[in-house]
Amino acid sequence: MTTLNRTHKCNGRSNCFTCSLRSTMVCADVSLEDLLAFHTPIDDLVFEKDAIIYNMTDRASAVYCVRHGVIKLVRYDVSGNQRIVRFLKKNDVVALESVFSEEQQHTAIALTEAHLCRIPMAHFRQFIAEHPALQLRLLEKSQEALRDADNWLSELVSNTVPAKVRLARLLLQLRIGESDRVHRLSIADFGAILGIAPETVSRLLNELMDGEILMKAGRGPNGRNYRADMPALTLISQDGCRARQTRKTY
Amino acid sequence: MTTLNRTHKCNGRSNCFTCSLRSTMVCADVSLEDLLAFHTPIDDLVFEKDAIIYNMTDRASAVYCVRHGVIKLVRYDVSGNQRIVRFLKKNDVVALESVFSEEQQHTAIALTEAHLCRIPMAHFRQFIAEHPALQLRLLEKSQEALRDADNWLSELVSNTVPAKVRLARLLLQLRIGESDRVHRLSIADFGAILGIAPETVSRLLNELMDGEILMKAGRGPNGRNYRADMPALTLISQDGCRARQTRKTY
DNA sequence: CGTGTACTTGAGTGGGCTCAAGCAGGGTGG
DNA sequence: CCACCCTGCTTGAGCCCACTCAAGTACACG
Repeated sequence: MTTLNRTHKCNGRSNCFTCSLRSTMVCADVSLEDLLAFHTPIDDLVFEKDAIIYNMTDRASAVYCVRHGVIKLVRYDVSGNQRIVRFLKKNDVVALESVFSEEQQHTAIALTEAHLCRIPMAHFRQFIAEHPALQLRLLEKSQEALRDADNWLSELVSNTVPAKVRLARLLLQLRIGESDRVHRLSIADFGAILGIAPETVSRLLNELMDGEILMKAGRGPNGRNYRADMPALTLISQDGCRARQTRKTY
Repeated sequence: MTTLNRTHKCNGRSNCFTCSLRSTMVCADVSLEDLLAFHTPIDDLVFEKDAIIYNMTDRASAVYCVRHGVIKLVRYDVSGNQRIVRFLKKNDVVALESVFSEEQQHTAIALTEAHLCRIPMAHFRQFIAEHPALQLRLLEKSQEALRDADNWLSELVSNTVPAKVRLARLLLQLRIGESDRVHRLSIADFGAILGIAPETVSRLLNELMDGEILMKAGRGPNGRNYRADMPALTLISQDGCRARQTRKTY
């Protein structure tokens, strides 16, 4: 088998002093003096696309901050199917649950090349114990994740809503900024999010492309993407009507 | 005029001194002196079954602690279908997200008679600001909710898993303690959780009852319930027979 | 005893699944 | 440069689970 997805390298220690995210990041409330005094061995890791950051079966040993790229959190059900539970991007905290539990809830995999700061668990616990303001920030992050999860649940995976509508909603969520660009995941990933077979995803995407609502656009700054007709997508995403509207093209 | 689902009454001010939950509750880290000094107007509310605690469209104004009963958090999709997102029970905190956002994420409805302590938002904010230990506890609660949501997502709503298996999993989650009793929700609620039509739920439940895996048991201490053959249910819940042939086994 | 709500049951349909084969593109090595 | 694979995507055929619509039954409650 090919290189077992364990492809990551260590850029050495993170330089918190020059980190452009320090003011917006989790650690915003930690002073530089504290950081220095702490002498924390924070590693700066680079994971390439599809690399596994940690596995569900591993014992929790660290918390990660995303500095660049996109991460997916997945679970495998008894029959081995992958299910994507959430995305994490710049400024998000990965594996926060391991502060309270030894067991990891998910497997984390890089969707694009990703840069992470790794903070060993013991240090992280001491960190938050000594910096109350950090706790509130983490609580906010956690609530944010919870809101995402609820959205995901109620909008994306309801089988009561036709797959095409859900796909449109997902594409809207994958929009890059305010542009007409949308992240182009793999067919399998789309399926793992929506809980539908990859073949169905392929058919639906092609249907959208036939209607010129979606067009393949080359590789952008962050991976492959689509160019989309946002108004049209929005229209489809709101289609809650149960009346059949099979646009048969003769 | 009929009281439109707004059926709740106020038992007056909560008496935190005699509250049996004080040591395990959110406020465990708040001293009695603080509580007294704070002079917080914490109302003690009783909601009857099916009463709406707050609505998604309401502006967030308070946080609630569940002292007794079970609450469901629901969302309505564009076509008006109800979707149950999570349950909350004794010791859980309701509407915590409104600490950070004015908008409510869900509508909260009592599934059984429920007793809640209502803490006005402004007071709650001050509360957590003054009690750092409380923040950590809330963070833990939040992470717990997140774990529940992830479980829900990956085990209960995957349309890739047959409805019968998902129903069995749900029934196992509704188990009362370590007994052979299981909470008996309404057919519609089962459907709103699993994302399937109520007719299908009815058929599946009857199928289980024909196989004597499930039996209607009268009203228990907390509402209607079933008596279930737990080993048999467990067996069904692990049924991965729909696994795909081409799927590479991890 | 009627009326409403919750649940049951049947018939027919269709969306999305499975299985299977074909295609397209990007490496890699000769 | 082509031949080869390998992986990801496409496309078709047939099937089945769960849906919809619709009518019937059980039970609670005034």
